[in-house]
Amino acid sequence: MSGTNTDVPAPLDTPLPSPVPGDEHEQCPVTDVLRRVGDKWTVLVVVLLGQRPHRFNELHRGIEAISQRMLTRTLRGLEEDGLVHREVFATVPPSVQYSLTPLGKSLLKPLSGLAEWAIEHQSAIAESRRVNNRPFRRT
Amino acid sequence: MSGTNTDVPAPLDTPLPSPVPGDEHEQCPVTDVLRRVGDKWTVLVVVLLGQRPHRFNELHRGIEAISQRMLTRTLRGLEEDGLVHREVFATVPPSVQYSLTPLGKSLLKPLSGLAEWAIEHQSAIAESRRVNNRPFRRT
DNA sequence: CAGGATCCTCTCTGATACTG
DNA sequence: CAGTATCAGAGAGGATCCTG
Repeated sequence: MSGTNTDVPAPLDTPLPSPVPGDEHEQCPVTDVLRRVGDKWTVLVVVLLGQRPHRFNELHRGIEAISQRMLTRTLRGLEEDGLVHREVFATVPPSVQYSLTPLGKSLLKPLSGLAEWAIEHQSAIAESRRVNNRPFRRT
Repeated sequence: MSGTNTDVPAPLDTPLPSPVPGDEHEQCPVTDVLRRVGDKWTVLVVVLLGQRPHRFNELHRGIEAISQRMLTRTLRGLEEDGLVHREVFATVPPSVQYSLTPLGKSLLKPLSGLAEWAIEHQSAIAESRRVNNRPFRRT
């Protein structure tokens, strides 16, 4: 930890290769996670499943604007990464329950850190956008 | 994600409206931040600028695979949100220095939380993907 | 040096219709 | 109920050329 900042984050403090090779960036697990949670619906689905398990249409009704297709894709992606568990009950009609795995639950903590930051600084960001979106300034 | 609420210690613990309205999801600051840092280059640029200020071509050379266009767009986006400061020196040839604002530096901490999680669980995720990507299972 | 302007491709997302 | 299949639009990202 060097510099004027008190707490420089540990993983981001490790020196990067210079230049950063293209494939190293592609394979970086941090890049990878960010691209997953950076999509439109993943975090919301994770948060809802963090409260309790949900069935498919329960999630569909619970997220007003999501399309059936995107809900399916989001859940499949999370399932493939081992963050969500999918359990099929052979009832009639069939029912499928989605829940967070322990791995998925563990993601809630760092996610909440980012959420806190976003909420804390949202007004500063909004103000900055407002100021910068003034092409007609007379200096 | 009701980020508009005032005192929220653990944002992800607060109950969500059910159903979550479409526009509330769009305006959610958490969604907003995630979509910014979820793009291809933003985090890497933030981390590099977190080490020290950089000039434009210095960043360009420092990130092997980035195109000039995307570097510009990434920096503009960060600048608009007030995370990056852009300073022009009227030399010949001109030089432009990019650096993190205090707001930008404050993002490094929650980002590092997510980075730690990603690094810690990357093998579990990779293994899960490996297992799930077997379309030809005979049970 | 630090971009802007164009053009092009590919992915993400949504809408709609159909099914075991 | 819990999806799959197909089509279409919007935007991200890249390549190339040009300029103050």
